[in-house]
Amino acid sequence: MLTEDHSILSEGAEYNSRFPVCEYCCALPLCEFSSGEEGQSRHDRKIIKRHRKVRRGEFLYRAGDPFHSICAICSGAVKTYALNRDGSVQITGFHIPGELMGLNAVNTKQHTCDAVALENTYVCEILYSHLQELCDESFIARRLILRLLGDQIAHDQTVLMPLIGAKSAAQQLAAYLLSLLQRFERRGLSTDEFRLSMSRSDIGNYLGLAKETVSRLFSRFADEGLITLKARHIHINDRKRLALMATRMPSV
Amino acid sequence: MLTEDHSILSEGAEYNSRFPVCEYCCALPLCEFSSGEEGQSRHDRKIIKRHRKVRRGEFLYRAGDPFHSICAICSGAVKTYALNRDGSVQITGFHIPGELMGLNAVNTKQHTCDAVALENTYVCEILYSHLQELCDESFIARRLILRLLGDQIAHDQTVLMPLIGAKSAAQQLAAYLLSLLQRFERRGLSTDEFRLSMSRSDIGNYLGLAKETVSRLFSRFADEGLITLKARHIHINDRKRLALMATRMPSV
DNA sequence: CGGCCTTTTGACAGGCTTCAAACTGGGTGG
DNA sequence: CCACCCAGTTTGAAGCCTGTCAAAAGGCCG
Repeated sequence: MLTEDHSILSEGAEYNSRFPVCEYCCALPLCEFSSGEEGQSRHDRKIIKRHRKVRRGEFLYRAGDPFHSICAICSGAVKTYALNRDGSVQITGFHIPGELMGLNAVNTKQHTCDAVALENTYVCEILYSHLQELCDESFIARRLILRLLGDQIAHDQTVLMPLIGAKSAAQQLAAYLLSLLQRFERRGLSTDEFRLSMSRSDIGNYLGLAKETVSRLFSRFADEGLITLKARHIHINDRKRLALMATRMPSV
Repeated sequence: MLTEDHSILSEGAEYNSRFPVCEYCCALPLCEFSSGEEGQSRHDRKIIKRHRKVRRGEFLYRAGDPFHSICAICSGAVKTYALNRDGSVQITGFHIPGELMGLNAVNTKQHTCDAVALENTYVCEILYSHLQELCDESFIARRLILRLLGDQIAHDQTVLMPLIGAKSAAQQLAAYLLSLLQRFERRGLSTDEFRLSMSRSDIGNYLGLAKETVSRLFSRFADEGLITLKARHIHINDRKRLALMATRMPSV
């Protein structure tokens, strides 16, 4: 499971030397902590394996794999999906830089879905068992991991809830775009625009819409001046109207 | 915020004396722990306020309230909802005995939604700050709370995901009923049947369907022999077919 | 530049929402 | 105890939205 080239990475301030998103990463406090920042003595445990490269189409992990670490995305994008009994795919989420993946497996000790890179992606792997042990030794580590888990619970709810109650396809897509935008902004990755790494098909599968409907809605949103699309790059022109659309029926 | 009648409740084995669901409650390990079971010395902190009664229609907490404790439901049922800007209601979840509520607020320190009892309900309140302090003192408490948070993350995902990707209303409602059934069974509350405490309206709001559609689907499911309805009591006759319906388009 | 996959756009059928009205069941007061 | 009442539920009819099928256009990579 674990490869041999785990770099210990207590290399001090290098933690944010390569990826701009590090500054806003969920795992930043852990990173700093295990790098011996903030007056802490250095821990020579392998907590974080840094900057593993995952090529477009490759798996971070697969359903059934033993869970050993949570992943923080440095750059790129990842989708997770599960297979239904009939073999059809159900996409369970998209994950962008600065976010954590795999926390839903901390108790089952087994991953419950496949995670595949939508583009060339770098991730940091945080060994959960060592993190747990650290909790026994350090007050700060305890508070960090409690906060991490609490944030994940809040994140899941805020991301998923707006999508469930949506009454029209437009409402759903608007909610989805806004949710993505907010997540990109929160991670310090540009305002008002971002790259749509996932295909129309993926979006449709995730939202329960036909890919054609997604495409049509993108065109309509663009016609109405809400967004500007260039290939897979999207610019949000009028987030207020988009927000209205996300909570109201378009015809009301 | 906290009322004065907090019972310390280190009253030993009384923890499961009143509600059958206690045996399968998420909070059972905490209950036992704070009752001094399993060879632990008793803790005279007020960790759990037991069996608070909340009448039908009353609030457990409201959006904006300071967060101080998580709630374990002993009996009854609770719905949570948020208000959109336009004043419309979005139901964010239903909660049944044995489940925890409020964990999504552990970091924000403020509740983000209203929680109202759908019927007369009893809850145990677990003071989060004291739980956190216990983590600093006890290895067992540490593992307990990590497991609690991990379970909540997994729970949120497994409950919400099947509902998002559903392509038809029937698929969505079937997924909803199965999800509820599994939750009731997991808590030791009967197999194959349970009480639908929430109205058709509530279900529709939650799933993004019109209440009429929900009602029609219930009738159709009953006609097809999938379920039997008596007022708000539902019996699942054919969970296999229901499960098929939850993952496949009905016409395929 | 060619091939392939993704995206876009069109037409049609079916499902869902809306509006409307009748019905049921649980709770209240006489 | 019973009639009443009201909220919640059921059922019907019509129109719009969205899924499906199909074909053309665009983008990406070799």
